Amino acid sequence: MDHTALLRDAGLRATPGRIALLAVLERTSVPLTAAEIEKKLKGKLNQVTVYRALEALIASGIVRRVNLEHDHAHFELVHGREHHHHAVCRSCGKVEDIEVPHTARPEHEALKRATQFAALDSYALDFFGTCKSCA
Amino acid sequence: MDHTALLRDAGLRATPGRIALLAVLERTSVPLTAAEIEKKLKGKLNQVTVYRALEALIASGIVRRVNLEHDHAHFELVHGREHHHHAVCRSCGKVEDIEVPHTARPEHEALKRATQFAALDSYALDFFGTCKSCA
DNA sequence: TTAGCTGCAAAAAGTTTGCAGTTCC
DNA sequence: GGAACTGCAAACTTTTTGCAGCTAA
Repeated sequence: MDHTALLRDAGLRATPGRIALLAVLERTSVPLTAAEIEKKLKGKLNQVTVYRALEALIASGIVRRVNLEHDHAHFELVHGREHHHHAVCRSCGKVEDIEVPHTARPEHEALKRATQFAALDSYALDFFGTCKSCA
Repeated sequence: MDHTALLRDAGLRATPGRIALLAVLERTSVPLTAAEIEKKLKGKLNQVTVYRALEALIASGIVRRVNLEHDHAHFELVHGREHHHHAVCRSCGKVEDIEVPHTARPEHEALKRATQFAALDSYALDFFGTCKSCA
């Protein structure tokens, strides 16, 4: 599905700025900050509009907000429903996507132990350490 | 180990404010924000000093910074070396600590797949959903 | 046409820094 | 006594909001 159709199916307008934003996220495999996205858009969308576009895309389930123990949020495309995780360098902040096979969905086990929760439908599993450049 | 000894062993001064801060974290099982900590300290330490104390405690491995897909960091005591996880309500932000048994430490498997990383020594596994009050 | 999108300016929220004074050891 | 800690004020960064103009459908 191309970006125009993706936006329209979500009830959003397929503006040049949003199409470019999706292209940026698709081109970059790791999660980006709002500032990084704006920079890569090179004036096609200002930072305020980037935030508003991301908000709309998150509400539509197209984009996911990721928190990686930094001071600012990162954003990535939700590719299908498949889960992927991140390795984060504590020294330089570099992020690498990793696939970790799961034998079982951990939400079910977690929900059994969370006495105050009615439902748990997603989880984040991120790893922290030192990248080869910083080692 | 009491809080005074804990601080001194880390090469930090055992001031009344820091002892009170550790007591607050110990009394509350879930991670707190800097603002929540300051409020519970009721004037014993102002917010700037709370940040600086947390910074020192994190550097000493006594406190851990936790990111829960909110706009601000949360802080919790590192109790022993045991890993615990969080269930986070997307609606009201409530956090519950949960224990999820692990058959294996996932860092090893993750490091094998992270081609650009020299070491991964910790991970965060947090769950998101709806709490019973918000359901 | 018109609801949705955009940019500018400004504000809000969270966190950090500079500096002068105080306190722990 | 001296390094560590603290508070105040101010700066800084990230994110949000108000409003007026623009544009996709």
